[in-house]
Amino acid sequence: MLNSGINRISSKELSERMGITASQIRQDLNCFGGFGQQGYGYNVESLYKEIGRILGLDNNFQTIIIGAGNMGRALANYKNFEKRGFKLIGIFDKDPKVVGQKINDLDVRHIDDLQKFTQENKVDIAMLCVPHDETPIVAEKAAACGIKGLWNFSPMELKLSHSNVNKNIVIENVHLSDSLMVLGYKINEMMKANKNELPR
Amino acid sequence: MLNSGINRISSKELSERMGITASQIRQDLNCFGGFGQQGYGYNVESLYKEIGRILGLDNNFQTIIIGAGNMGRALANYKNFEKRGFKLIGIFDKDPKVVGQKINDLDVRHIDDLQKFTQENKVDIAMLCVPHDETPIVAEKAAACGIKGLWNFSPMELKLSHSNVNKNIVIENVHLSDSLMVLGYKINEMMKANKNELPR
DNA sequence: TAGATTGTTAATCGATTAACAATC
DNA sequence: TAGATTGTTAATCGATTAACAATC
Repeated sequence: MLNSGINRISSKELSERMGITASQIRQDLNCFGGFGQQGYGYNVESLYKEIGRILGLDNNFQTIIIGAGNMGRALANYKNFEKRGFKLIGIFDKDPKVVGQKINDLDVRHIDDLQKFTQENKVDIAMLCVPHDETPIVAEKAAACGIKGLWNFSPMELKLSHSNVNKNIVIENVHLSDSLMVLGYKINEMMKANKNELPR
Repeated sequence: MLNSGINRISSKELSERMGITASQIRQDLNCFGGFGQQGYGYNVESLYKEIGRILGLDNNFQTIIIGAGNMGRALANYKNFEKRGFKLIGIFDKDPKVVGQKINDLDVRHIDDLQKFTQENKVDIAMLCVPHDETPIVAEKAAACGIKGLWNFSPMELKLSHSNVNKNIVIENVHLSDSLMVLGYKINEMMKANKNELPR
């Protein structure tokens, strides 16, 4: 809306765009503050800023990627993250053939240099893109370095060992398989509703 | 559990592993059928099969990837999908430098060959890994070819044009930025709770 | 001032949890 | 038969929606 030059919106209009009720928009926003104005609605720019503040996007989180395979590279090239306040400052891998390569102006470092790197640089978030079976070990390492958030891409619910549970660390799991299975389920439901089986 | 040789589990044990109540497990499963047995619990193998059936994993969905960039390649190398009943049978791109390359035993085809390909092969799902601005066009193309599900990786809520809305097609959006912002939010909350600001 | 739209309270709805009879 | 645990009904809780006074 900002880009389209819309500078004012009511909860009613927003509800139509978002497919939820106006009540819910007002109710939810009011959990964080009174961002609107009676008789006017919401100012798009200020609402945008407030939501950014709620999400903490003004924190400028410093992030690293661990695992420079295809997924790691894909994330490194995602332009959107920086726009949202997540700055990529390092990429790590254990493969000597990959270490030293340049990805997006960043040298791939050896995973053994992680501790030194985190001592010299503030690292908030590690994006874990290593193979399935290496994830728990790498996660423990990252936790030991004082990283505050782990973004896990391996198809497992990542949990930390007891010694690290008390450390202040947040884990967000991205379960791609789950999402794909949901798609499969919905396709099924659709086919059933249409009474034509999957033609197989 | 299957792999660990556990062949029987009660809703209580499951609830402890999953961090939800036993009531909810029984309630939810019973939406789909009575898979347990009084006094015994659930047979792990049969429960696994039943859940697979609910999700439609026995459908063996045929999938293609559109966009052979880093994300497309990452997905092509994900071993887990096949295990869950999603078979990758084609990869498409529009870049002549990429078309013809081999990824995981599959030749990258030109996007212009999509229609012909879908006529000759049953394609259920297209994974969309093309840049942001190309996604809507590619999605329309895929929809026109009779593909039943779109798995969208670009950072936008994908919607189809009116002509395709009535076509039977399901869209599942993977919003990686959203997930990352949730992680950022949680880190924030944690820091606030600990009363130490993000040290920046 | 009149109209619009918020913030907020009250009513409704749905989802989670608790309880227990049925039954393996 | 006794013990365990389900399937299912009833009670509770929380989230969504509706309504409206406050106010820009």
